Amino acid sequence: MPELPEVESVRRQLAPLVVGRTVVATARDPYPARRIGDVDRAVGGRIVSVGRRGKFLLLPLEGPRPAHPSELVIHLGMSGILRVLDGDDPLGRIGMPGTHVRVRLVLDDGRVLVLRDARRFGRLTVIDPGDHARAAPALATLGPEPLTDDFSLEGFARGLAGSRASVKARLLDQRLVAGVGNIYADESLWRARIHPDARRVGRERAARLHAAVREVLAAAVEREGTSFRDYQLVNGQSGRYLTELDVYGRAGLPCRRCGATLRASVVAQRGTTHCAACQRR
DNA sequence: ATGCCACCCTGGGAGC
DNA sequence: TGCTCCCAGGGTGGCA
Repeated sequence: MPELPEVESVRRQLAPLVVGRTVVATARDPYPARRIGDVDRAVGGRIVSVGRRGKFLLLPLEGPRPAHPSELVIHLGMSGILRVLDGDDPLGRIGMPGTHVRVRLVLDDGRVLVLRDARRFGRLTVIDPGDHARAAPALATLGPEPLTDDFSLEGFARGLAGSRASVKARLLDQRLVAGVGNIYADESLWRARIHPDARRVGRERAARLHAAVREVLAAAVEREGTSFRDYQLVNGQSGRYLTELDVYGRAGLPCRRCGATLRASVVAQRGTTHCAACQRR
């Protein structure tokens, strides 16, 4: 499940492979327009850079026509994988089954940027630069980047105090902070010793959680993300944060801090693992 | 406006 | 072995 660390790791590998390249052709599966749209508009566009906001990849394009820039927006959903393959292997047989390939962008160096997405939760579209609401409503209302100075304790604490939803729901809501998904929400709450279903988070706990989110995400970026199921890097390798996880996927195992048995539950409609002994409401 | 929940989609694991 | 059932989850839209 690609969250900020996974998407950032993909971004870092993708950039040197595609920046400066021009899209010369596209191919796509039949797909609901709300998930994959306007792919052909990328043809003739030159990729200027590979950026990221939250879990979204943003690739500004110069062109396709002079003075008509555009922007390629990609969300990996649950199972999205990006690869850059040699042109003589357009179906992606090398290191990746040809099945579930949804979109191909043929580049001017003969290689092909491929989006594979078994569960079809991903998105890929081309828009006017900055017209983010058109790509995805969530992209237009995204909160601050947690690993930058934009993510202030003041704003975070105020946002938590002004809501009666569970703290986990607030972490997953991309408007308070961008890029946190189910894995890193659970990890951050464990580190901050806060119960996922806590509904009143005061200043002191907000400060702990603010720091925990940053520490967990930074450590996961360092390990190039968590490969729990589908996620893999552009080079086909796995992220190495899996063995660092303290709670996600460890229900029934002992808490690494206090030894109590970690509990599975459902919070904010998501599978949740926490330590009932050291995470307080 | 806010919070909650069904829905989308399919591979894979559990259970029989 | 082979079948069916159910779960995983980010974002969206509809509801109270």
